[in-house]
Amino acid sequence: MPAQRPTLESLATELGVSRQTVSNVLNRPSVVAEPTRERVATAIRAAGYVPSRAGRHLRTQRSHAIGIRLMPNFDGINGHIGDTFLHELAEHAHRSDYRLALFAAASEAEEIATYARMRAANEIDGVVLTSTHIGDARIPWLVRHDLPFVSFGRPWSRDADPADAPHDWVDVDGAAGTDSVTRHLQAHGHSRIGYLSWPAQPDVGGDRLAGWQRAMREGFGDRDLAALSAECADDVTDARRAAGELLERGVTALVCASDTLALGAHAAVDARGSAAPHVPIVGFDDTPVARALGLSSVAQPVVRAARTSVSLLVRRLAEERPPEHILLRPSPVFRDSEIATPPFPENVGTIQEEEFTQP
Amino acid sequence: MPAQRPTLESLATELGVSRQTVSNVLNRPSVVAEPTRERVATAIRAAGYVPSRAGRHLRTQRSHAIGIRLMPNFDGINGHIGDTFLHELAEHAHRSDYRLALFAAASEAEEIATYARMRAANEIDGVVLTSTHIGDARIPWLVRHDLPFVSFGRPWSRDADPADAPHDWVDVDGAAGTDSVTRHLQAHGHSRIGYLSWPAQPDVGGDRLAGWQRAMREGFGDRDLAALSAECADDVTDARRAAGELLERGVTALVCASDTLALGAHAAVDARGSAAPHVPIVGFDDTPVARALGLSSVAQPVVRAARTSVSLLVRRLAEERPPEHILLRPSPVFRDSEIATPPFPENVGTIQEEEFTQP
DNA sequence: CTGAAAGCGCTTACAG
DNA sequence: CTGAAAGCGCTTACAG
Repeated sequence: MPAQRPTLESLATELGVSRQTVSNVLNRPSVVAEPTRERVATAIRAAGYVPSRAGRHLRTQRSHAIGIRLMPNFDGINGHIGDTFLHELAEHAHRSDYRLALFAAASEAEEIATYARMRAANEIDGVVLTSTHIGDARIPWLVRHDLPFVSFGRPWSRDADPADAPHDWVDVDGAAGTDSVTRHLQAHGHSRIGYLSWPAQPDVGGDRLAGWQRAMREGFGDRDLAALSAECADDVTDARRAAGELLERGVTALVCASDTLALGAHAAVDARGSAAPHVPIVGFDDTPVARALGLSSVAQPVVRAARTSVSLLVRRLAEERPPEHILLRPSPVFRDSEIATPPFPENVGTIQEEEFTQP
Repeated sequence: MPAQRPTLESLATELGVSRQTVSNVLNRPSVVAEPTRERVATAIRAAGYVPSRAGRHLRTQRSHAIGIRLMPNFDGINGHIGDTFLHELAEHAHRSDYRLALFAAASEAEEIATYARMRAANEIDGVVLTSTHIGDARIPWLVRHDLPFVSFGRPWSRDADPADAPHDWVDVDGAAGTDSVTRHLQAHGHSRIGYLSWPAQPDVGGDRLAGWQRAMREGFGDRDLAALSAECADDVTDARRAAGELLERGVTALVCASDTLALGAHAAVDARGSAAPHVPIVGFDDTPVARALGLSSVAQPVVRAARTSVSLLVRRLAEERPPEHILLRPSPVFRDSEIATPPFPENVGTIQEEEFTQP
């Protein structure tokens, strides 16, 4: 290791060429004569030279950094998803020579304030948004201030079609997941299939609920639909209470909006004792808890979502083009022995991901 | 929002002062006459001016960024700790005007290669290390290449005393945690207290094991110590097997090196049926799973650890000083009703953190 | 206390 | 194809 970090200047002097030639070898190699290119490239490698990020940043006005807020993970049960997403995001961003500038924020307002500051300091080129929700103030802010971004999550809104969103987004088709597991349970002979829901909003919770509703309507018409579902907070204790009520109403299987709810449902079923009939439960997110406890669940293609997010954002930073919207299909994982036999063999064990683009 | 981002230059021209004065107002306000300072400060605020990070970086040769590898979270049960740590790290780094440059790496070698590249590009000022272990190649590399860092985790080594480490570290006193819960179980009348261990290495696993050993020796001498402990991988299934063996050997309570192991132990106890005597189990890390299932555990002061890590590193970047070593005390959380009554009231429910510095 | 100057390391037109 | 020049935005001695 040389005491002094090599620079374009020092390398050029050493090689008897101009700074510019060294820079060209790195940035526009085709413009340099092959013998020169090779001689310089070898010297660069030998010196372990890596261009200073600061110099490039100042000159090009591009930080090559992407802002990302680390969402506080209160319950932690669903934390793994965010974890994996972040991990893949970091890996793929690096592969495209982008850095992740991670920050924490206590509220959405603070998150926006951070974007404003980072933007003013020319500190980030773009943003990855997670946990989009109804009334999301971040999206209009980013659009208005012309800070490029991609969101993991549709732009939920009562009025507008997400396909009209003026920005790139990637999301997982939650309705397809709950629809698919509900049909799977139907194929296993269940008709009174309950649904444990978050307070229904026209966003992630409503989407997952809609899948179950669709499958139930197609299977049996509108009969009993309201009586078969219950709302509760994303909390084990409250879910246990709500699941208990559904069990009393005679449900024979339960689909849940999250693994946290499934955990509560599991406790409610356990509480009835081993003499009571078995009630299959399916959660959502396929968290480590579900895996550890052998609960069935619906796995999100998180890795794929992260990669797609990075590539959409990186492409947006490179070229002007119309926004793209990508919806990924989740895959059910059946661990409950009663329903593990595959009436739909294609759904079991393998990760399936389909996407469609709405340009 | 002005179309053009304001600069030191544009602000100075507008105000009829020199660039330097504007810079001084931000960086050395005491050197500017009060009326000027106030006039300039007001204009800065009004313009929403934030100094360009690139300019400062290039000029000062400080990126104000801290490198941190996002550890892959394979099992996910313990993920919450890393999550919380990262969150607090981000928050406190920002408060000191430092950014977190997050990256992923598939191996320790790749992690080191990333440090090398980031260092060559002058991209980071320092590093936060997590998951230190025996034979950790990162520490000597960072020391040798003079890249400032703090580690969350002692520098484990067979020979050396961590107090002699030539770098700052923060760690949690695992032995104090297992020692304390073992004594708590003793105070509740247990003498055959088993221990479920990771393969014993002189690092985190060995540290936690040592606490149990110490409490058992002081309580009952060396009797049976080997027979009361079992080793297993950090895996629910293997833990269940190992816990089953210990139960057959007649243990009446179980202390575990992690919540994952505690989950396995829980399953082993459950498998004996509700007629069998109750066996209290204590895990380690107080993960969301433990909370959701009502398992007792030992909570690490993660928030404190993250804050301390940032402040040690930030201080090291500001001034030359001898390395500091800070050991934080974890706090037992007893959720098992049989042992929840406090023979040691100070250990229950409240977060206790003590630290001592070894300069 | 204030202002003119230098220079951090890079890339990108531009002239040869 | 190669090299001399300009300039991105900032901070820090230094002269007044």
